[in-house]
Amino acid sequence: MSSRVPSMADVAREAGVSGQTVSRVANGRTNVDEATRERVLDAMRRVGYRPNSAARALRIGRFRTIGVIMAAVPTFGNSRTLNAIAAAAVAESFSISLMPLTRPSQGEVSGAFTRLNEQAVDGVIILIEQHQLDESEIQLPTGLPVVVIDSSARYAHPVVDTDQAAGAASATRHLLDLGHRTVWHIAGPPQSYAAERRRKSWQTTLKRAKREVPPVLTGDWSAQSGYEHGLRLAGDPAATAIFAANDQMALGLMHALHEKGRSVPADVSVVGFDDMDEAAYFWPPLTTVRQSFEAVGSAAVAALLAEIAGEVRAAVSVPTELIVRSSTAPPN
Amino acid sequence: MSSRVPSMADVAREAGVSGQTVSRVANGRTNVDEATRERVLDAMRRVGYRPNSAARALRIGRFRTIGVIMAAVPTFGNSRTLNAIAAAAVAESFSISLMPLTRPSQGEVSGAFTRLNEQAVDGVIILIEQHQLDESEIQLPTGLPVVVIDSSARYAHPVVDTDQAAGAASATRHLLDLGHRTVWHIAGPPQSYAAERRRKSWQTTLKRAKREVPPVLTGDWSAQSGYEHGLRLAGDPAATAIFAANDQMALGLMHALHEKGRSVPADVSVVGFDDMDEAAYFWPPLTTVRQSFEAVGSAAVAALLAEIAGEVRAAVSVPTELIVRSSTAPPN
DNA sequence: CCCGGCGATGTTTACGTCAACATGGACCGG
DNA sequence: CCGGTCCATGTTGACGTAAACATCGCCGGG
Repeated sequence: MSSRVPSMADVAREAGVSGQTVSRVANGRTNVDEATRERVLDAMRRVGYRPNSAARALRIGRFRTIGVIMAAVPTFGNSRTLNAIAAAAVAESFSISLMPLTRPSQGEVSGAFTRLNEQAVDGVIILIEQHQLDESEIQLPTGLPVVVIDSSARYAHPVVDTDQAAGAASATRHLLDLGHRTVWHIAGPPQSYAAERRRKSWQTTLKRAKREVPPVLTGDWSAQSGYEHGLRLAGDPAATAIFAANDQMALGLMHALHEKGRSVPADVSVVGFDDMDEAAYFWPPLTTVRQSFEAVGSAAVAALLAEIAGEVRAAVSVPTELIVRSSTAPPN
Repeated sequence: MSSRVPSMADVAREAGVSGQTVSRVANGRTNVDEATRERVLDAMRRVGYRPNSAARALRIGRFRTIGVIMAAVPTFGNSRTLNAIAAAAVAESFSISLMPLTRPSQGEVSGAFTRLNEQAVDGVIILIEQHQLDESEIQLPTGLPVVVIDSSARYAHPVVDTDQAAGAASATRHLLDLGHRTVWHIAGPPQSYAAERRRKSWQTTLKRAKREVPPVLTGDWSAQSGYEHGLRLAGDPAATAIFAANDQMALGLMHALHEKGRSVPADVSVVGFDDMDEAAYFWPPLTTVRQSFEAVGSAAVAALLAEIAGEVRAAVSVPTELIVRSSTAPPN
């Protein structure tokens, strides 16, 4: 038993044809006689042939692979987006190469860099909160197609993202429509462009409605940070409506309110953002802004493939939907 | 400006050396004169050289890439495990190629198959609940190193997993030690080997303690399923201690208990499994079994790399830790 | 009956890299 | 001062594939 993996030449010998004919069969070309094709396919099965993707990539000059640069800590949303990207890529028979960002501060070549410094992907989707990156730190090879999700717009690349502004506005307006005088906001971390846009949209919505804008409370997406702000807000009877920039912070917030004896939604209304699977089972079920990570992921892949093909695409903005459950009510 | 990407030959011409010397520099060989090395590195920078990983893979016969076969729906645990795998792989300068399983029932070549049918990875980590797979459906190429996480042990591959049995036993014993007469169990789906092992261990622990074993309630990991079983359990005053096979089901369960006016932990004690980030912020904070997805991921990579290198490794079992919070108390 | 054209198949070559072998000069011990 | 050794560097070829071009036989129109 030879230790070498079988190549086209082995199949060709087995089937009694030339290597080129094997190649044609492997690539589904039409100009092959049906009987010959069968013979070749049969030979492939017999010798256990699997095409060598490295040789193919070398010959063609394309890798049929897209890289995804991700932060090392998987947030709920990023996981789902990654999955959508993977599904969309597979549908186009592209592979996904994961490029986790290791220590961002580690000036050394590390993480995503290692792979970006070699030809191995046809394009890259950046799925990190851009502000996390020192501009000098991520040096993308020129000419490499790139699509950015959740962008700071610092880079001149196509951007695909949820319509953060519309989502935050719908949450804020929902609370105002219920009769609350104003809406407090627990924002995401300042490095996040998504957090920034939600915060600005909340602010704008309040100003348009001529309401007072309470001071911004800044969290870090974690339930922990929502909890901490909640402990303070519980002491302020004026805070009757709170919009948390994601569901996890809303969870921590509600936890603090319960602890302090403030009832949700009787005393305080809470709205989240994301609509994670668990949100409907929080206590009480959370009113939140649903965003479609699936749509973002597949739009990003579509935009990247278009860019690889040399086309130009406009930025994509994916709509949100307000899901009203039981954590919001008119003030008493 | 030529549209071709620069190759070693271009660098060699620029630096006035042979291609082989460029190769030596690129691979960090020591037997190159320091002055020459500098000259080559400089030339690389000038022409914007990036090694072609396809050509290298073709020449070497290895891809420095490991494939991860994952279910399309990202569960909380899988996401974290994937991330740990990616981090560990990058540390060994291996790439991760994601192979999402599309429709499992789709007899057609699809999803992971497409890529498994070509040489593109040096090994594979299977990160799906094995029972989901019809055995005939996943046909791994012979000779391809494989490591299985959460295995049904149907396949003869090294297995890396959390010590499910010990974790479930510690949860069950904790509840018995508090003074509960017996412990109810909301199990994961029957296709999951992890769920099966937790259920069996719960059963064994009860039998050893000579307690009555209540009928098993079977969920599907979702908060929804925990909620549904919770609605029924709330009506049974004998059910004072419940062990849910994951945190999400525990969340749904507690939600149902609240709705039915049963207090946690005064009336009913609840234990989960996983210790997801949010668990400490549930209401009440959830007592649960923490498992280290990070340890599982890095152990899987280590085992796979060993297998690729031709070594043999024993199965790895990663320990768990019981985290006691406020959802458990002695019966009243 | 011949020739043009077309479809099936074969032959040659190049993609970028690196192992193996070759070369040639410097240095060292006897 | 000579043979041997070692180190830096160069030359050749092969990895598996598919594009480009070549060949061959058949069919139909004039």
